[in-house]
Amino acid sequence: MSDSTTLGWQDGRFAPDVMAADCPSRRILTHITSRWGGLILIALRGEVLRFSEMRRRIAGISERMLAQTLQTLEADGFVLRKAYDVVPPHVEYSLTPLGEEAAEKISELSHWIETNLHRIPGAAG
Amino acid sequence: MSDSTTLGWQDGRFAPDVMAADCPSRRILTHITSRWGGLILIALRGEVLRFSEMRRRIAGISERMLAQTLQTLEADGFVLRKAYDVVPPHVEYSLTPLGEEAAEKISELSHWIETNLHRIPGAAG
DNA sequence: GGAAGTACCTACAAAAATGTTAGTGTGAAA
DNA sequence: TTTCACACTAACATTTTTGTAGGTACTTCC
Repeated sequence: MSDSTTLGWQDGRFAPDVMAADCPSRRILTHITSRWGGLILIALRGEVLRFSEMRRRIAGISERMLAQTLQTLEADGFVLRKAYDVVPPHVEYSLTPLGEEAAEKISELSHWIETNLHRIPGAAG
Repeated sequence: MSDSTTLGWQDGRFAPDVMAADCPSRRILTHITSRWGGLILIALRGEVLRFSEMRRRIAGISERMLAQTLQTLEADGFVLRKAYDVVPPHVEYSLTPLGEEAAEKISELSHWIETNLHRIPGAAG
C-alpha cells in the first residue's frame, strides 16, 4: 500500500492534491503554514536579513525554531542561505524566486487578516 | 505587562500586526493555517457539507480533529453550523461571507503549491 | 436480528512541536 | 576585564497537538 500510492504524485501520474494525505503538496503546505514558516516567509519578502535581525522582527520565536524552520524552508527551495566565512559569523538569508512567490500568497492572507480583523468575531478575547 | 500591550489591538489603538506576538491577528492566522483549518476552509468553499462528508473529503483527518477545528472556525466567525433536530442527526456546515474570503486566500496558496509542485525541490522524498 | 450510518463527546495515550539552558570561538565595545 | 553580539547546535523538559477507543440514541438497509 506504499509504492503505487506514494510514487504517483512525483512523476505526474496523478495531479497534485492537498486533500490527499500522502501527496507531497500537503507536506509543502504544512511547511508554509507552520507556526513560524509563514512569518519567516513574510519577514523575508524583498529583504536580505541576518539571523538575529529576523529573530527581532518575528516576536516570540526562539532561536531553535528560527534555525529549524529556516532549514526546512531552505530544503524546500524557498530560502537561500549565504554564509560568509568570517568571525564573528555573518550569514544572510533571502528568498529564492520560488520563495517570493510563496511568500506573496501567505502575505496576502496575513494582510487580509490584519485589515479585516475588526470584522472577525473571534478576534477578541 | 498585560493590559496596555494586550488591549491596544482590540480598539484600534495599534494597527494589527502578525509580527507582534500578542496581536489577535496572529491567533487568527494560526487558526486558518493550522494543520486542518486550511483544508476545512478549502473543502467548504462554495459548498454545504455534512460532517461525515467532509471527513471523507479531507483524507487523514480524525473525527476529533474535524469536530474541534470546526468549533474553532465557528467561534472565529468563518464557519456556519446549522443543525436540524432530527434523528439520525443532520448537521450542515458552510462558510460565512467572511469565511469565503479567508478560504479564497488559502485556496490560492494551496492552488499555487499544487500547480508549482514540480518546481519545488523539497517536494520529493 | 444484526450491521452500518449519523454527529458528535469524553477519557486516555501517544506523538509532535516547541521552549530552555548551556555551550562554541572570536571581536569589539564598555 | 567583563560583557555583549554573532549564528548556531545539542540535550533535555515541557507543552501542545493529535490520535484511539468507547459510548450515545435512533433509523434504515440487508
